[in-house]
Amino acid sequence: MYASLKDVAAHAGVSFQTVSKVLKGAPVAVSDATRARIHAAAEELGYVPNELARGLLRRSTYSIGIIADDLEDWAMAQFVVGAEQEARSNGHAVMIGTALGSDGLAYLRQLVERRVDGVLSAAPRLEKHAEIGAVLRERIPAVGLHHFPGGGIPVVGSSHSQTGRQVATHLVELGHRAVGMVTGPRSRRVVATRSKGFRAGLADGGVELPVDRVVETAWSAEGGFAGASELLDRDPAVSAIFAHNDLIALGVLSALHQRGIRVPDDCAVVGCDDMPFSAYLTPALTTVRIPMRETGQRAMSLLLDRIRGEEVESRVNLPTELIVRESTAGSSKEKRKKR
Amino acid sequence: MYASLKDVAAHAGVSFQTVSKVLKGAPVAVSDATRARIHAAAEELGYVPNELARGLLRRSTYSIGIIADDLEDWAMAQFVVGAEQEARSNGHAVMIGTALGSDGLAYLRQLVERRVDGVLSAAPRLEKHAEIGAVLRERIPAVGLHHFPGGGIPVVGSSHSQTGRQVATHLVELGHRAVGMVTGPRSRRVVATRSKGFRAGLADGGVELPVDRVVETAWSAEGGFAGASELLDRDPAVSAIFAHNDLIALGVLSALHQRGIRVPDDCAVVGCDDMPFSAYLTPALTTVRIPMRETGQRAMSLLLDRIRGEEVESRVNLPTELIVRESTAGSSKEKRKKR
DNA sequence: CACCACTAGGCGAACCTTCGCCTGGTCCGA
DNA sequence: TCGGACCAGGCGAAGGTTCGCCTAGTGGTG
Repeated sequence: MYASLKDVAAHAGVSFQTVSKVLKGAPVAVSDATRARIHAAAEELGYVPNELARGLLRRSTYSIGIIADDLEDWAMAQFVVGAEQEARSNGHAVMIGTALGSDGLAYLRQLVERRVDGVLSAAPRLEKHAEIGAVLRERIPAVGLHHFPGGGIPVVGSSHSQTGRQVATHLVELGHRAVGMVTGPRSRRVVATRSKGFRAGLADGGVELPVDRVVETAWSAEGGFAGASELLDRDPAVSAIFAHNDLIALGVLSALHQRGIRVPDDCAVVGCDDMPFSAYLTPALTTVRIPMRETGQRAMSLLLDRIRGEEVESRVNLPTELIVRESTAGSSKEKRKKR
Repeated sequence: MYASLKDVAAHAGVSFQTVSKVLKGAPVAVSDATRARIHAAAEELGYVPNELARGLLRRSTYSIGIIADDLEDWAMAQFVVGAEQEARSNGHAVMIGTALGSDGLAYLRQLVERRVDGVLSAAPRLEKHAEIGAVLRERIPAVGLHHFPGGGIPVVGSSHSQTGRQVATHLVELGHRAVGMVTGPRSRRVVATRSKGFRAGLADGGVELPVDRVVETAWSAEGGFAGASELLDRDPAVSAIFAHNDLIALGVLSALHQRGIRVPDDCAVVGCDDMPFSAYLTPALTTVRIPMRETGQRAMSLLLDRIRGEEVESRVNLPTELIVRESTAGSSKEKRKKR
């Protein structure tokens, strides 16, 4: 099917080693005529080098494995795109697999069998998976978007507690005191950290967050709707709700609307992630921008450094930014500010 | 770094060929004691077979390349996830790359160098790229989510004209006559086809769609906002707007709200794709569900069939489904129906 | 005329597997 | 005691590259 160096060599009447050298431009003494013949033969046969054979010899494949757990999540997709682009601009190919739970180990094994040079983990669902953590720590250079049990794997991301704090400070400044929160699944570390930061930020402003004003739900609009409904059943008087991402926030807005609670006049809402639609919700959503694309890029770049044997930081934090829009607009008189 | 068969063999005191046979469970006559020694040695050295060497010999890598052009687009991500899962449950690994425009050819070359068994294209941006089409047609088994110039590559997807028709029929039934449309980039084939179907469906109901009630924009909420604004400037009397996807529809809703036009009372809105937030917009969005995940799965399954040398259909169509929600609710009296 | 340097390539080995075929020893029966 | 059958593995080649080192021929120089 594919022409090999030997085929090209036979066509050009030289040895395949010579073809190899000529085609990759090595400094080898070959007459111009032969050189031309070789190139012509390669062209004619449609020769494409075989990276498998190269990799075998070189003992490095110039490829990176990415473990994702939910490409449908916009934030994750951003991360992956950033990482993939960084890898490819450095000549590395990328293998991506979605590891849903326990098959993560099987996928990881596949990556090792294919001898990827390194692994990037964008799968928070695996953050409790000790076995995967061990493999990544001991057998192969890795970088994560999240921690693994036992540590030892550099993490690139943003400070979730900082994020929580930013939101809390904003709400405190607006004078809110009856504050609620709709979180993602509590088993996720980001949820715990973000909550903690939020709580601490509120405390700094003298505001308390009782546990019954915190509801846990899934990372979805549906979850946000259900979560906010429950929160409002428990305490109809909340004047501000922090949703752990924009999709949840969207559901929260929907629940509030259904009950005739006006945003921001009766209740303010803050999301997280600054998803591409958030500026166009009604009302436009106040949120925290987390630079996921850049995070992916940095993570990959760190991983490539590690593969090259350089010393790298064990933790990189990228700053997040609070983006204030209508859903918390203090006076509710401000007009829509785009993005 | 990695232990090879030879290392294991040395450790167990047998030839590496014997190790190979034992470890992969080939029917070879080996005493139980030796067998145990080999397994122990493999375990101790952490032996993991080298797929590169296998692939070299086998002349097939059990891997598929996916060309994507926008993983941040939810629909594409769905497709990719479906495809990836199907591939992996068939023992194939997946390499994913984002080809933004002209580097598509470079990426494709990378895939060929790595000797992927086939290529799946989920990059509508490349649908005019004749060179890539030619490579995919002649050199390597491929399947696409979209056409390529010159054809010859099986396509799996949904009928876009059918989608347009479904929406048109719905609007006609509701009695709308002043209908507008906000489309994605006209250069995209899906846009042309969907528009054509929509126009035809309207015509069947005796409704015309003048060109000045069609606005072209980007696949984003921002685009939808701008597009709807322009549409309303041109003709404030439109009573229904078909947006080419839900993100655009979201922008359209925003623009309508800004002008104080009530939905659905004053103007109905229909989107497309049934994105996960659409049921929770205010009002909940009527849309067309396109089974992208299933499409990805079918596309991959078709590709795998092709790789096995089976004859496959050149076109697979998966049905779409109109999902009626509040944004077109006829009487506007109906209550929210979830999903 | 002998020696050297240079030109134009060739050779062998190594990377890790797989696979078909071969071999040396043991045991059994006639 | 000889021949055959079976047990327990070994051997060689192949797949496509790369890389260091080797060599046959030619022309020049002292």
